[in-house]
Amino acid sequence: MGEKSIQKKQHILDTARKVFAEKGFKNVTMKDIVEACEISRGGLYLYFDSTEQIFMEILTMEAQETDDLFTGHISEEDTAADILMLFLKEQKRELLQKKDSLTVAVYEYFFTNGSTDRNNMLRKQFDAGVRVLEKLIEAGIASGEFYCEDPKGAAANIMYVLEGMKVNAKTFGITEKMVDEQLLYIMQGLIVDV
Amino acid sequence: MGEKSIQKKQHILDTARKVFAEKGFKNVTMKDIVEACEISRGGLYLYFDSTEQIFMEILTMEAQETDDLFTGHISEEDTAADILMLFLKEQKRELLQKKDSLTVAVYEYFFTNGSTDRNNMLRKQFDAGVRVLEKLIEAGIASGEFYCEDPKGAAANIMYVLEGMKVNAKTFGITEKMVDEQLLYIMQGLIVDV
Amino acid sequence: MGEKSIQKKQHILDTARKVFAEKGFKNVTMKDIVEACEISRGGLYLYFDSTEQIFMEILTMEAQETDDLFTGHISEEDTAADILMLFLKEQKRELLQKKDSLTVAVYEYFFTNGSTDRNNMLRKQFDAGVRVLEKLIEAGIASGEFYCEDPKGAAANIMYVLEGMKVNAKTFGITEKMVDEQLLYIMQGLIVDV
Amino acid sequence: MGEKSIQKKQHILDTARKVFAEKGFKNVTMKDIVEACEISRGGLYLYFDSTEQIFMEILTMEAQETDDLFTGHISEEDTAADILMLFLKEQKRELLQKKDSLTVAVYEYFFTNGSTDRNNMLRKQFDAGVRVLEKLIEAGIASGEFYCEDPKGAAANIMYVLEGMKVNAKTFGITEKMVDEQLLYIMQGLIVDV
DNA sequence: CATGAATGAGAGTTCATTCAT
DNA sequence: GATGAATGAACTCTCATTCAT
Repeated sequence: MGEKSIQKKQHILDTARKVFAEKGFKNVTMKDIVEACEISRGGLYLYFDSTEQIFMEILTMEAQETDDLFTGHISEEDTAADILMLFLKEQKRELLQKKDSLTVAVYEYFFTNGSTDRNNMLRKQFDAGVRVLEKLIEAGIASGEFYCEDPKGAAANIMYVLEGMKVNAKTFGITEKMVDEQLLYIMQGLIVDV
Repeated sequence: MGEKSIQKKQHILDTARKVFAEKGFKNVTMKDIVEACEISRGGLYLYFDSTEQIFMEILTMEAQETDDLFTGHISEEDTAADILMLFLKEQKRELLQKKDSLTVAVYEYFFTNGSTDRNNMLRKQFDAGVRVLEKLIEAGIASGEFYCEDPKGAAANIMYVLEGMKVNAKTFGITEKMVDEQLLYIMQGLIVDV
Repeated sequence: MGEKSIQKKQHILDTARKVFAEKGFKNVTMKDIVEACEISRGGLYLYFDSTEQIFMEILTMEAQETDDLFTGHISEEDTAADILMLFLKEQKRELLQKKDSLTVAVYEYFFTNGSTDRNNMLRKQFDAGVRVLEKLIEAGIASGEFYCEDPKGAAANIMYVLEGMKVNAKTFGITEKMVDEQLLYIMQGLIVDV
Repeated sequence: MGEKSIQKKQHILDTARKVFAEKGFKNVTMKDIVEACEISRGGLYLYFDSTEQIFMEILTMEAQETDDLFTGHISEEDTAADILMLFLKEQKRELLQKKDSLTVAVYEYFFTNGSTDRNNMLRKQFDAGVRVLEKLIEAGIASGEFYCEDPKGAAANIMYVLEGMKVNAKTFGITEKMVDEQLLYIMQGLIVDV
């Protein structure tokens, strides 16, 4: 596959991403993607065999970018509380974002295609989130910022709440106020003397 | 609609419920339901126009039953902690239940058909859950069982966590151990002197 | 399946038979049959799943009719030579028939789908032909009409020749003269004092 | 066309021959040949326009080789019976050969593309076979080896039988025993005092 | 000459929906 | 009311063929 083909493949993935973001996973057909990409019916099949395959490649791309994000914006001087706030703020942004979100598509995909083994991409991301938060909370405890008797439980609690808010956002909508209130509740549970 | 028709309609709803529990919402066709019910293709259309309509009627039935459950098993002598434990136990049971669960179908349905208005059934149930838990926590505080500075936040926290665990259970599986750990974390956050 | 459906199924089989006779097996698509039958695309699938299935049902019908033919026109007074002549005449008629012959379709089908087991329909027909001819030749020997040291070999020889002429007829054509000459050769090899 | 091109064309023909031997004629697509030859899609079209054309060129090659075979292995001292045996043995070998045989492809091709005119390659080969056998039988009669009242009929009989066995072999299988029995029957019909 | 990406026609198949009985 | 045959739209997928490079 030449340079041009790689670009075209990327173009398909980028365009398909928008389609999945708009319509979820189940409602997307190869035809939808063909039309969105403005390529020929057969052309798409040169690169991908199914919506599943396209979607998995998109998710792989996303995962890469997410990893980058996770480790990205943290400066050395930030305190644990700062970092946690940053993290929650980012999650809030994603949560309330209406457009360009793959959330629904991801859920639809994994409802049907998910497995319970360790390689499940969602599980990996969830577990990674818990680990990072646990470390962060422990760091906050060490620095005297946080008080918490069960850092792992607290970390998991945050991740479950985020997941719960995410799915609520997509099924019946969630207001910024509701998110803020819950995030505040979480922070207050951790921070000493607030 | 005669007595016989009502029975037939009920039979369709009961059978369709199994189909939705097994296949989710998006994967179910009118044909699937016709075949499961062993009625004629045209016959189904006498009662329902679409899978959406059938599903909504099933949900309405369920909601009625859920309401009964919520207010059901509580005895006057139970303490707030007892009732909370009971509630969480019931939620845990539903969470880990593999068969006969409409969870996936419900999510799939509301991803596409959900609205953000107040009439959204999921929102109603969520809000009702928060309210009940809030009352319960306040009762526990009054009785000296619980300590909590933000009963509403705590109530919402529990509901979000349950939602998060529910969706995780359906996308990558969740173990009983994970559920127990988080429920314990929640209880310990509330109960005085544990 | 009601009376009407059976008629429709029969109509499809009859029409499809013409299509196979005209185009062979491999060149026939479900679409061809749909168009020949003047039914809807989906309509055909109510009765049949594939051209293979349709073709097999046609062959089963034919086999039934062929069996009837085989045992049909023989009168008690006919001599062995008469019967053999009758049989060869019938075969000749079929051989030279251009229209309405499934020969090509049958060959094409069995080239790909034929198995070597005993249930192969062609094998059954061939073996049955050999058996009948063998009996006939033995009867002719007993009545003094025929002379033959190896009735089974002679019977097989006739069947192979017929098969050979059949395939030649379909690949490069065969003239009536050529058929007559070979049938005469065969008869002369059997008949005493001709 | 340069030396290199001729080699490439030959490579295509050789490879395509294997494909046709394996899959018959109708089941072979230009894509199949491209993939088997490991050349580019466009590359194939530089040399050939269709599977028909490729197949015809393969057949032309084969015909040349067959002619060579026919006149090849005969030594001056062989008797007519020896030569006939040799010929039948060779035919038997081809008959029972499972791999590398174009038989099915040839039949499939000529069912659709065959004409009844004198230039039909199969007819030429058949007629040539009859002529050679006729000469051979006459030579055998002259040498006192054979007895036969109708050499031409006998020759045609042999060719038809071979054709019949060939097609049977491909549609429902034929055993070596069956071939041997029929070839013995044929020889015994010719040879004096056996 | 050679490549292989791209096109688009066409076959297979499934289902929501209708309608005569 | 009830049936189930029939329709036709929509989707999947495959290839012959072309063409810019």
